[in-house]
Amino acid sequence: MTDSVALQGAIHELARFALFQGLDHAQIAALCAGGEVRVSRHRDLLFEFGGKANVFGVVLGGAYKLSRTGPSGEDSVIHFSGPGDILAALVMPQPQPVYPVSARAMGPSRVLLLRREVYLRHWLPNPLLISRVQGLLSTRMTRFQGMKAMQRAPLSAKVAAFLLQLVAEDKGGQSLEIPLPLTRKEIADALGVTVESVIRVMSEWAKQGHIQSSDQTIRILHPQYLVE
Amino acid sequence: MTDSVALQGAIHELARFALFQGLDHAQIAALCAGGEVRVSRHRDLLFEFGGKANVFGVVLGGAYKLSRTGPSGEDSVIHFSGPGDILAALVMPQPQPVYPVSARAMGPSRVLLLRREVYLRHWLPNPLLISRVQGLLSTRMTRFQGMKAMQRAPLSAKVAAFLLQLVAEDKGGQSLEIPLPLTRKEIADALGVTVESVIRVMSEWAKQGHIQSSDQTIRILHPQYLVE
DNA sequence: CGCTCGGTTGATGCACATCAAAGGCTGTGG
DNA sequence: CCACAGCCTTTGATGTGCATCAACCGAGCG
Repeated sequence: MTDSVALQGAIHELARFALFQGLDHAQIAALCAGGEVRVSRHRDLLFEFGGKANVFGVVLGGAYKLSRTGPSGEDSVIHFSGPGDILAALVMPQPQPVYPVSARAMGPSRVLLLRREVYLRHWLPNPLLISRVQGLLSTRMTRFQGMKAMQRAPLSAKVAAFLLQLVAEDKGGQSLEIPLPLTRKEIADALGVTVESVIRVMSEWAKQGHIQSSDQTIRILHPQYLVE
Repeated sequence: MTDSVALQGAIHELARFALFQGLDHAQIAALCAGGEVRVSRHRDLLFEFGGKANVFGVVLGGAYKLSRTGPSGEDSVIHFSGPGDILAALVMPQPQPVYPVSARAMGPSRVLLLRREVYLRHWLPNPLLISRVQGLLSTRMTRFQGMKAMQRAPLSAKVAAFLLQLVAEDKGGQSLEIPLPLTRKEIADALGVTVESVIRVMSEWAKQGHIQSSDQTIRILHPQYLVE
């Protein structure tokens, strides 16, 4: 009996995620063999760019920020991973995998860490699961490409597109809320611009009542005209 | 006997790619069931962003440019796919897949097109093949992230990093050659900048003897100091 | 021979970076 | 309880890298 209580609980949580829909608890348990639940505090490092990738992860709660540090010191955010998202799965099949990004917790978070062999032995041979994994990667990649297509657009359009992307999953009626404790700096790092520029754009919108901030950001109007 | 002669030939070509290493011809033939070899001329459209994704592809020869058109008209290049690369595989598992980019031939090119069901029925259940597919996606994603990390760097560094990335697979000694018929405009679109800016940077290097162009680009010195 | 396409160069201007300074908030240790 | 150190946010002044606009040239091509 090596399974911890935390792992048992995690299996029940996993069953709620789209990733594991259609799999029964026995199957999920097999996919989590040897798993360990890691609890992170704000800004804790989960793994580091270039480090030997022995484990991959499934986010249980909170969020993790995936980033790389550029040549001029400051770092650029690649992706924000919330509950149900997978981390570092793509590099697992490689013979000597290293993490392609650094992962850091944003606020208190929890992640289920699984050994590389589990991916090779149990995840890869499961077509249903793999199609779900590729689905997650596909949306991540599509989002990436969407931002790249906006590179030439003015900054305000980039910020608008970025914020709308984050609330895209929540459909909701009028007032949308971003499910992450985002700072202006993180938005800036995600867009490859400076904090000051982001602040100038956003505080202008706040003045006009388009958005409202109080540790979270709530959108009030639908300035999708900004995207166009 | 529905297999065309072209398909039979394509199977032998595929066997050379890293994607299919370790698979025998019978297995490869099964993975290519119902495949069709498509021959493209320069700038021919293979598939279009947003179109219904019934087929995916494996590039046999030449190259294809994957791009999206931004909000302000002009388009941004996401990726260049050479021989052995796969196209649109990631979206195949989705219920109603659409192409996430447009694909256009760069010079005369050939691609093996396969139906979506073949991916679902034969590719997904093959762990070895899937791990190779994820490897290709992983390098594509890593390259993407590398460019994103350089967003804040000066233009010259971006161009240098981009060119070095393209020759990264060819190891070679001193003078490296880019295996694509790249125009300055395509470089500019890939970097999200204007043609003129790219030209100013590159013709400066040409003057200093760092590079040499004649429909292809050949690197002579190693300005990796530019990356730093 | 007119056409399009790729490359090149120069002049001008703007959007954003950079630098500087200050205030609020949180946690931490004396 | 206070002092201090980070972190986040904000605002203003100044500068600059690159976009934009406008030409021109050479080569391939029907």
